[in-house]
Amino acid sequence: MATIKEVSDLAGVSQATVSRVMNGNNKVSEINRERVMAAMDKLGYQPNSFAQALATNRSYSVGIVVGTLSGPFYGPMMHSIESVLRNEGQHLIATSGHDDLEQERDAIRFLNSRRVDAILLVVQAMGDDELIEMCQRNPNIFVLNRYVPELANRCIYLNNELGGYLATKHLIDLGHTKIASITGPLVHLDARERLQGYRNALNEAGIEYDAQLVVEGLYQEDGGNKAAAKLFQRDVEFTGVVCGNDNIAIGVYDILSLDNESPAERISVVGYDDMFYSRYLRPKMTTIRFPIEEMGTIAANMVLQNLSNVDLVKGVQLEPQLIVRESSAPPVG
Amino acid sequence: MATIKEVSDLAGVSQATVSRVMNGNNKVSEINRERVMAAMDKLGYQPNSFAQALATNRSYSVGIVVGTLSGPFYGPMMHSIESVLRNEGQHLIATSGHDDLEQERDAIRFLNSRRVDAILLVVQAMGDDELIEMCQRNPNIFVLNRYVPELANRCIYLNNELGGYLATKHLIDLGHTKIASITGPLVHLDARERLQGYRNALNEAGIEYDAQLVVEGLYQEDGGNKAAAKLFQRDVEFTGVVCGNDNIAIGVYDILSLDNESPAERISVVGYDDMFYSRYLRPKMTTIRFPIEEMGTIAANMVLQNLSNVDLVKGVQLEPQLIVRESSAPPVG
DNA sequence: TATTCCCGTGAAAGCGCTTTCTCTTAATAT
DNA sequence: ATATTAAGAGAAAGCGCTTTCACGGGAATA
Repeated sequence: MATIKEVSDLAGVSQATVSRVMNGNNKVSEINRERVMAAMDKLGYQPNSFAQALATNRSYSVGIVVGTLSGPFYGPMMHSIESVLRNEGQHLIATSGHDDLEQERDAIRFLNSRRVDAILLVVQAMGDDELIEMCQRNPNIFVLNRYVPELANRCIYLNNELGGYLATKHLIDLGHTKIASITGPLVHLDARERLQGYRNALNEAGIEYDAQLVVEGLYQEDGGNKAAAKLFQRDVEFTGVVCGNDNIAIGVYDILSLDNESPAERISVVGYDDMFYSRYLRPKMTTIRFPIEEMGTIAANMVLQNLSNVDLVKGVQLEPQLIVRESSAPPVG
Repeated sequence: MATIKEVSDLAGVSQATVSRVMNGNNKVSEINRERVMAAMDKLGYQPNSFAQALATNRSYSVGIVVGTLSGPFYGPMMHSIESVLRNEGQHLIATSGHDDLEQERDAIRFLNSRRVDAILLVVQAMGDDELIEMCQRNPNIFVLNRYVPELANRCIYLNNELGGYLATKHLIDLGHTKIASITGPLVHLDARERLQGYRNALNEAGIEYDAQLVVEGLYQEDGGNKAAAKLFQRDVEFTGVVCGNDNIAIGVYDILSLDNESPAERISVVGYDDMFYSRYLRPKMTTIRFPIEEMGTIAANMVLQNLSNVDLVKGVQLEPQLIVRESSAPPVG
């Protein structure tokens, strides 16, 4: 790979001049600028970004730690982040923490040694305290999809309680009174918040909360299946289920299909997140829309803003939205 | 951020010694090693990887250009690649080309300026010639999910023809004789190959190829819907459809559902790729499994092998596999 | 014509590492 | 005891850029 020296030699100017044309510095004569451009072109010159970063102490890249690089949740998020960063000449370095504390730390360490200009954290395993300490040391860390009071202005998160409320309220409005809830793991704040929303809606409607109707499940894969099975094995009646996420709702779909039943017939189900595949399901799933792309966009813009020294960034709370499709209906009888 | 100098000062040794303990060089006395470690710890030292890269001319990172960071196809692939690289102390820098030639070039340029140790290309827009030229200049480029004869030993690809054959053969074995095919865009080699597989199976069974039964669609989103609609509007009979990918198959699901029909009742449908959500569909989709994760793993290992100078890497062709689920059944009547 | 100013330019230092080369000291062989 | 070797450590150069500073020469001002 050609270096700046080769370019400057070929163009018959100093390295400083080459550097100036690269960086759009206007204190270069037209004639020299052209010579340099020609030389660059001829050599297929690509500046070495390591050298640049070392000299400027800026890497023009931001790092992100997500749970996994695959999956319907993080993908769209990274996608929207990358889009806006790219537009501003920044780049995204993606690493995954696999929801494991050690791996999350490891990823952060890596990004630090990469001297990224900012870090976006979408982590589960790491505790609040560690997060707080980190953010205090480094003003360019942002926390996505999680709310830590002490870090209020570095958090971009969803109003999960509202979502839980909307889902439950929807069923209540349809006429349901016996409504079950399959939550995500309650160690996660968002799961607790969603559950709280469920309780709020119940409360508002004067329906008593019944612990028998609540079961805790996992967000992933067949975690939904198992939890749904557990609910159905309990000897309680219900005509609607609000789920901690779409996967869990799919678990309910599955259980129902075992009896050749379909959601919305005897039992209505409401998901949460509106993953892109929810609309491929039959019946199409009623769910709570999580504006993931928007979260990504906002995060990226926040990073950008923060970098340009406008140190006025503030945390953002996003609003979920009820999407009514076909898996919910008035109760029969 | 602390520098090596601060560490060496604090430890009372030279920078060279600090560097040595960092890199596991054994020519350091135990006592000094401990001093250095302690100093590093105390300062929370993280080596600046730019400086390291500049000095060693190695970045310990590999770049990948995919179509999009989101979506069910690239996600799992990147995931598996990252996993194996991570294990070897390498890291993944992910960029997306959005299936647009300029953006693909741009991404590659970026990765080059980042001096990644290797580049993984999963590109659609770029032509073979450009690819070939690139690979000739840079021995550390690999091409995924695409076969270019001139680049045979740098390609990791699927035997698409076999997949098309298997899908079609499956329907034939079930007793179908009137089998339609909705292909992906035929500008793509893989779509052509899959179609060829379809023809081979037909041919083998002595069924005549009928152009009326073949329609070209798009891989994305509702591309499947439109193509399916077109097929159904033609005045031809068929009892089975093999699709260019799962999305297209979903399009068929949709069309059928408009008439309150379900796949496998009157018309069997076979997908291609086995995206993770295919099993969330009802009826569960019969499809061709594309070993995406495996492709990622192999690619990553190939990169690693190539970097350790074992210049014996060879291209790999992966085999697809028929997954029979519920969307295919013997023809009625 | 003499003085000031500004613009374009190059020399050189510095960014934070690695690595070669040299030197010192201790261990081993004679 | 001396001669040889090996091990551990530091000085310094170099990686490819950016940026400060100083300089020279024409344009502008007096």
